[in-house]
Amino acid sequence: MHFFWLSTLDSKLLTPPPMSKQPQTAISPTRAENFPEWYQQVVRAADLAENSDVRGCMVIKPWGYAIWENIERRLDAMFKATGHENAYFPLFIPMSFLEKEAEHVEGFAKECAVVTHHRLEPDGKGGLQPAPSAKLEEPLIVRPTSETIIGATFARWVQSYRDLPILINQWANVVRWELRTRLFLRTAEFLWQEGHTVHATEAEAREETMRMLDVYADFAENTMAMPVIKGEKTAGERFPGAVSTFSIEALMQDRKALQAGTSHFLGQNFARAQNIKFQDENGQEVFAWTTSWGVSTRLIGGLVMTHGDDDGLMLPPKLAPAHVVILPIYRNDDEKTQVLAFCDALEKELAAQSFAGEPVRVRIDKRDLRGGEKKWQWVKRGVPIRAEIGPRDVASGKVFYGRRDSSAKLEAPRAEFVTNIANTLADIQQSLFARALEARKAATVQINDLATFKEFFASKDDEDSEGGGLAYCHFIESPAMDEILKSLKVTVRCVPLADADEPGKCIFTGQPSPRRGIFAKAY
RNA sequence: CGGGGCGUAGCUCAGCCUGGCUAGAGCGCUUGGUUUGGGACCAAGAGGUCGCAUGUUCGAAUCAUGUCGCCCCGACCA
Repeated sequence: MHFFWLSTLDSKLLTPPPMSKQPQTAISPTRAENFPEWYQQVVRAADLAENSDVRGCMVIKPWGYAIWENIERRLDAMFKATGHENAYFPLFIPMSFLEKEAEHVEGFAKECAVVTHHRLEPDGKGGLQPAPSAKLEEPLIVRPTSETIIGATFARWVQSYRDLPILINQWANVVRWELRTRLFLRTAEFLWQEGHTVHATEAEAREETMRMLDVYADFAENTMAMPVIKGEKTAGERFPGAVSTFSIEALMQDRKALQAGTSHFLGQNFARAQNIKFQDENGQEVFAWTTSWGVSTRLIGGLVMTHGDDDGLMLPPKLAPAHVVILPIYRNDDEKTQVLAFCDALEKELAAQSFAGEPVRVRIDKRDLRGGEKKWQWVKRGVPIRAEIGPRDVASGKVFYGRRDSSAKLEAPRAEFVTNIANTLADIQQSLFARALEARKAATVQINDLATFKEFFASKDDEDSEGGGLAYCHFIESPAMDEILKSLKVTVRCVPLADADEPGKCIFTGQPSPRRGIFAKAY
């Protein structure tokens, strides 16, 4: 008996105190406390994705996938508007295809999944094994990117200059066998789009490369509300096999940079490797010029780290699966009938409005949950506007609502709320961008000497030092620079296109440098 | 592939050092009740071959050996 009491008491005493009933923030730890952990918690709390049974691969949950669908739909429209068509190419690529472009092999060989058999058989121990008799003549690799298989196809499609340009995009999954993975930011399998184009002239291909970079920047800033810097990658950071690589770079709230999209001018490298050639107007047989460009589900990670706060995700309205969530509040059946009638009508009125060229997306959450919990679920998921409708609002014909981008509680007559909805959403979209831009400005510096550079990046990210950020510096690529950067875990992000030439001296070697590059720690 | 850690309920973990009778907690879930402009409370309940294998022992979640898997830190990456 005594023994029982003791053990019961003990287990109670040793149990950690229950979570406080009203924590300050919906997500813990906060961004300031532990940013990487905060990121993981937001991805989970916002129902975006979870780890799967397959190492390094994620399950994208409905809310997260709905965001991806919105990204896909809007980007796809932009691709179509610039003359591209969608097609689909195989998941498997013959290994020999990868071998054709030397730099390309080197870049991807280390992280390829390889298919070697086409049949399983019992292993005699109750399990299965690849059947030795079913070994493939030539192994297939699971595409890490599709330049080679698409290039081989294009080689057949192109004979005359009249066949050009070819402007193709594919939405697909790719596999890169990454060792260290993080949901959305780096997973072994991810979803993306890859554009592949073929042109008759270098100028045209270069123009295409820049056009798509502009499309990405436009999308990032105007749809994702994520400010980006367009720039060219240095030789060291270039896509394997490309002549030049351009990217859009965003700065996250922890002051680390995220490459959010890339556009490559491939020159004639892949055309040569894959024999993409055509007869020009003069009857001459010449190699074509190609480009490729892509963005991935990584953008969702960027979204989280650009706009999220300590209460969870904060979605830019243009990508939010729901613009408005209506939360009915009632105590009894009488109120329920009235409130729900009001909510249903409100839903219809809102859905008849449009925002950014699409109908306003509304959900009513009728689940039988406590109001508080229900509200917080939607806060964490980042819905731009929550309308909380109770009997008082029904009686007064008003809508009580909260904006995710501010903690303000607002109230408006129903009709006004409805007619203003597009404006409110536009305002939220704008405020998210402005805030992110402000944060980037605050974290951006110009540095002209190595000592300051080292100090800037050596400072810890924790405490109040607010270490790191984006540094604009003069540089010339060199082994000396690489070594210093490596020791600081800093990378050259790009050489911004917007900046004018400004002669100076490389802060690493003192050599003359024509313009500045941006440096940052990166994802 | 180097260095460290962990596998116990759906989730987070306690118990293991010092083996012992019916293996625990919190959260979540189900049911009933009380609440209701707010992340509620009370009660009852479902849920575990303690990663797997072998060994030591009268007896293994606990000890030993092996094995598989996962996580963290390094070298590489959208």
